[in-house]
Amino acid sequence: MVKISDVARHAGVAPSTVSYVLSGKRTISEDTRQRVQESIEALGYRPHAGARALASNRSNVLALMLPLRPGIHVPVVMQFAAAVVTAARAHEHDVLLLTQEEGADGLRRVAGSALADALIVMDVQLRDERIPLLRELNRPSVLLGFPAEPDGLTCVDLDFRAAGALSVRHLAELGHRCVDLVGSPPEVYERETGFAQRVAEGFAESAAAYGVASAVHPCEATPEAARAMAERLLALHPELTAVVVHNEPVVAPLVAAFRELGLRVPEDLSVVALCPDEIAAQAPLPITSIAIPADELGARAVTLLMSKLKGVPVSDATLLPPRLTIRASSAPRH
Amino acid sequence: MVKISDVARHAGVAPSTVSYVLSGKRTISEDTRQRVQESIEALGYRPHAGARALASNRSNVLALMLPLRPGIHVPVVMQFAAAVVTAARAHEHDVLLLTQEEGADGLRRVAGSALADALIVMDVQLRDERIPLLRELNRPSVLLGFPAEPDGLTCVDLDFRAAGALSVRHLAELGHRCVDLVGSPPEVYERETGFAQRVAEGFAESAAAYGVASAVHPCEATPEAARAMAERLLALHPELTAVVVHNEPVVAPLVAAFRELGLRVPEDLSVVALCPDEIAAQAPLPITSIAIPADELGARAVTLLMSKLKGVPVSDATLLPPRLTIRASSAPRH
DNA sequence: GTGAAAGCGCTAACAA
DNA sequence: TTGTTAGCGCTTTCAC
Repeated sequence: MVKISDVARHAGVAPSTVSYVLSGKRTISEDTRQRVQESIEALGYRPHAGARALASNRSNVLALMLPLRPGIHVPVVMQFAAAVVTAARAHEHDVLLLTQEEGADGLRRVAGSALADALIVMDVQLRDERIPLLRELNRPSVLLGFPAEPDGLTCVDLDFRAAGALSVRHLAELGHRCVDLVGSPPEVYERETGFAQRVAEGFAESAAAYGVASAVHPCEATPEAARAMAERLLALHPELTAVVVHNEPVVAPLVAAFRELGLRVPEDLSVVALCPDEIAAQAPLPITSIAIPADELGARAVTLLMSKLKGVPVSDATLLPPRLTIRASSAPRH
Repeated sequence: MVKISDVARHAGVAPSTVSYVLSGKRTISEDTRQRVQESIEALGYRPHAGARALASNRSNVLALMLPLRPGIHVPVVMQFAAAVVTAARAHEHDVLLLTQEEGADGLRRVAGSALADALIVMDVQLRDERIPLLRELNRPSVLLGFPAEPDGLTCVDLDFRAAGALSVRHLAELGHRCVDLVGSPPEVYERETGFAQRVAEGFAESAAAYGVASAVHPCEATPEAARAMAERLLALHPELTAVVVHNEPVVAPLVAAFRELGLRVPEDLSVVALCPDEIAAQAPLPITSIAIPADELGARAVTLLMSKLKGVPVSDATLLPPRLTIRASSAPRH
C-alpha cells in the first residue's frame, strides 16, 4: 500500500507537506504543490480512510437511515437515497446505509463508533424513539419530515400547506368554482398533527381566498372506499367540477369510479393528486399532480448537514416549494 | 469519548485484554471477561471504527454499488439493498452505498482508501468497465448477474434456465399441451448471451421433455407490440392455451390484449410471467409468476463475501432456484 | 513556505 | 491467562 511517507519521499518533501497539499489547510508554493501532485499521481496514492478518521476526528461519512416499511413508496425512497449519495460525493463524503429496523440503536452505534460524522433520518414519525437520541447525540443530523416537537432539530420537507394551496390555485385558474379534497384515512388526521392536516389547511385557505366552494373528505385507502367516495361526492355536490386527491392508493380507483359513474375526466371533472410522479404518470389516464421532490430533499438535506459540520448555523425548518406537473386529468371548466 | 484504556482501567486489566474480550481472539477467564463486559456497559464504550480499521486493516464495511438507471425495477433494487444491509449487520458489518454513476472509479476509491473491505456490484453488464478492475483489485467482491467472462469472479443470480423450465412445468402439469414464450426485445437476445437466452433454453428444453408444443417470440417492450403479439399468436396457434411472458412492461398489456380478443384468462388461456412480484401481484388480474428473489440474492451475496473475507474459497457461480407463485392467471386446461 | 514529531485509539506480536 | 508495547497512516501543533 502506498502511504503518505512514500509520496513525501518521492516528491522530496515532508509527509506533512503532502497532507497540506491534500487538505489545502496551509499555503504551499506552486512548485511544491506541483511536485507533490505528480508524485501522488505517479504512485497512485490514496489516503487511508481509517487513519484519516483517527487523526482528524472526521470520517467523511454520512449515515442515511431509510424506511423499508410497507406504505412508503419505494421509488421515492430510492430517489432520495440517490440524491443524498450524489450530493454527499460532491462534498467529498460517503454514505453509510442503515435500515429503519436498526432504530435508535443503529444511530447510536454509528455515531458512537465515529463511523459517521452526521446523520440523515428519513420517514420521521410524530413520536419517534430516535428523536430524543438525536437531540442528545453530539452529531449533526437532518430529519426528513417533522416530528411532534421539532424544536432544535433540523427538519426538511415538502411544504404541504403550499401544496394544498397550489392544487386549488391550479383548479381555480382553470375556472373551477367547486373543489373537494379527498384526503388521507381519518386516523391519519386524528393521530398525526402532520402533513395531512397541513395539506387540508392550505387547501381550505386557498379555496377561501379564491372564493371556491370546498370541502375535505377523509377517505380509507381502498378501492371500495374510493368508489363509495365518488358516489357520495356526486350526490352531495352535483355542481362539483374538480377534485384534489391526497391519498396514493385511491387515485386510480377514484378516477375509474368517476368514469364508471358517467363523468368524463377531465371534460366533466378535473383531478389533481398529491402523490409520487410514478403513480401519477403511470395511471391509465396520466394525472396532474404535485410530487414529493425527493431529489431536492436529498440534496438539501446534505447541504444542510455540510453547513452544520462546518459549524455554520442553519434554520430549523426547511420547506421546499411544491411543483405541479400538468398532465391529462385537469382542464378548464366548461 | 470513552476509549479502550478507560475501560481497561475501570476493569483493572490491560487494554489488550479488553480488545481480546471484544474480539474473542484469545481465551479469557470467565471472571475477567465478566468484569470487562460490565465496565464496557458501565462506561458505554464503543470502539473507534477508524482506529480499529487502522490497526486491524479491516474496516468491517462492505461497499454496495446500486443501479439507478431506468429499466431497472426499483422495488427489486431496494429489496436487494435491504437484504444486503440486514445480512451484513448480522455479520457485524456496515454497508457503504455507491451509485452506478461512480463506476469503476468509485470502486477503486473505496477499495484504495480502505473504506471498504469488500464489494458487491449489482446490475453487471456483459461488457462492464468494472469487471477488469474487480479482477485486479485485491478485495473480495461479488457480482449480481453474470458478465461475458465470469471466470475467476464470484457471481450470484437467479437460475434463469431453471426459471424457464419451471414455468413450462407448471403449465404442463395443468394439462397444457401448447405453450409459447413471449420474450424480451430481439436486441436483448442478439446483444446479450445472458439471462434472456437462458430462460428461452430452459423453456424449450422443458417443453421438449414434457412433450409440449412450444415456440419463442421476442417482443418489443411496448403495449402496441404486446397487442400485435397477441393477435399473431392466436393466428399462428389456434390451439394455444398457455403463454409464458419474460418481458415486464408487456405483461399487463398482453393480458389485456388477449381479453379484448375474446379470450378469458385463465379459463381459455393461462399466463405465467417472469417479473418482479410487485408487477405480477398488482396487475388488474394477479399473474402467476416467478420473481427475482432479491432477498435471497442479497443475503447470499453477503455470506459469500464473508467467506471470502475469511479466506474460505467459494464457488464462482451461485444460481438460486426459481420459485413460482401461483396467482389468478393460470388454471388447468379444459 | 516547510519540516519534525507527537499523538489519534486500537490490535497483535511478543513476553511473562 | 494476562500484560507490555510497537506500530497502523494520518493530521496538526510547534518550531524554524
